[in-house]
Amino acid sequence: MENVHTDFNDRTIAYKQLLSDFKELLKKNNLKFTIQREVILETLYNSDEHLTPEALHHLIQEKHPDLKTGIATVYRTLALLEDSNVVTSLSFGAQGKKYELGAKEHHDHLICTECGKITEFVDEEIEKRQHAIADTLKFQMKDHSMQIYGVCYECQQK
Amino acid sequence: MENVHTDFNDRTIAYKQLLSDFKELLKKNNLKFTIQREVILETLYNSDEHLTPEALHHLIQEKHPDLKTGIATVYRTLALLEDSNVVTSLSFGAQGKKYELGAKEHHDHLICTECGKITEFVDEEIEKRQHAIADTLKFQMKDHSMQIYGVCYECQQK
DNA sequence: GTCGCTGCAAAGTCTTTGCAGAGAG
DNA sequence: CTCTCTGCAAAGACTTTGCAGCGAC
Repeated sequence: MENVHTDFNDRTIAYKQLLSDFKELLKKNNLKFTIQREVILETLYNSDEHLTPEALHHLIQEKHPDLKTGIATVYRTLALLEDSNVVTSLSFGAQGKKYELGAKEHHDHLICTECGKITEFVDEEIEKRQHAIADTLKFQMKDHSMQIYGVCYECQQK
Repeated sequence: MENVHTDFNDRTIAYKQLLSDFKELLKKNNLKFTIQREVILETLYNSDEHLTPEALHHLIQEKHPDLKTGIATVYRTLALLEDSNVVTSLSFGAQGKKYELGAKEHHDHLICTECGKITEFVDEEIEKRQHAIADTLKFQMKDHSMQIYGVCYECQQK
């Protein structure tokens, strides 16, 4: 494992870093740091899911009912974050676009088509092969996503 | 005896097979085999691209101007084909869903985030690892999809 | 104070649906 | 003949945009 951080408090430290990077990014582009933008970043960070704009908006309304954050702001902020490569959007086949923070450790997904459960995994061998393939095809790799669809152990029992 | 095909004339044979499978599928579900459905399947088969519903509709209108195929029929047929696992859809970047025939040999995708071009590849090693991972996690693998995002060679030149 | 930002609602896009006539089985 | 399909247009769903007031700097 090449993870040299302590697990303890890792999450908070990473968030502070992320937040300050974000502030700097805003400053560089003459953009303003607003509560809404912070809440959106924070909510993305605290979610282990890949969120649709709508789901994200809903989460924010639940946690911050005082802030009447509009869906339009969520869209606008997500577009901003995506342009800045802070988040990436992916699709899980079915429908719609889902967003996740790009800063988190990379992982792939096993998706149960019965119960919808998502299990994450990382495989070094696959990561290596992906880089090798991208190199061969002279492709400058930025990110990747992989999903394995099937039936999880629990659902097989049924 | 599965997958014992010759390479010779494989493409045509495969299309005939695909077509007859499709007819059987329709029959099983009390659905009708119409010109529109055939043309859509054929166009998908003959395209090396991943097509958006709109692009597919456009192609069909060009090749079969006599048949005034409506966009609604394209959507309806694509939904049918996707439900039946004849085609799979892929979403990427900015906006839109693209479809491709699932019956072709399995492959993964390199997606250029600049120009949207999709390049296909197959890697045995990755396929093997995926099966190994699914086995380890007692996951009954049905399908998978993998996308590598980045910048293609042409776009890097700019 | 100056601009950029926000919420709202209206306007766009893309996709789906209702319907009456056309066509496959 | 029956019942599904189709094209058309209208309706929906999801995103983006215009605007006037608000708020970060």
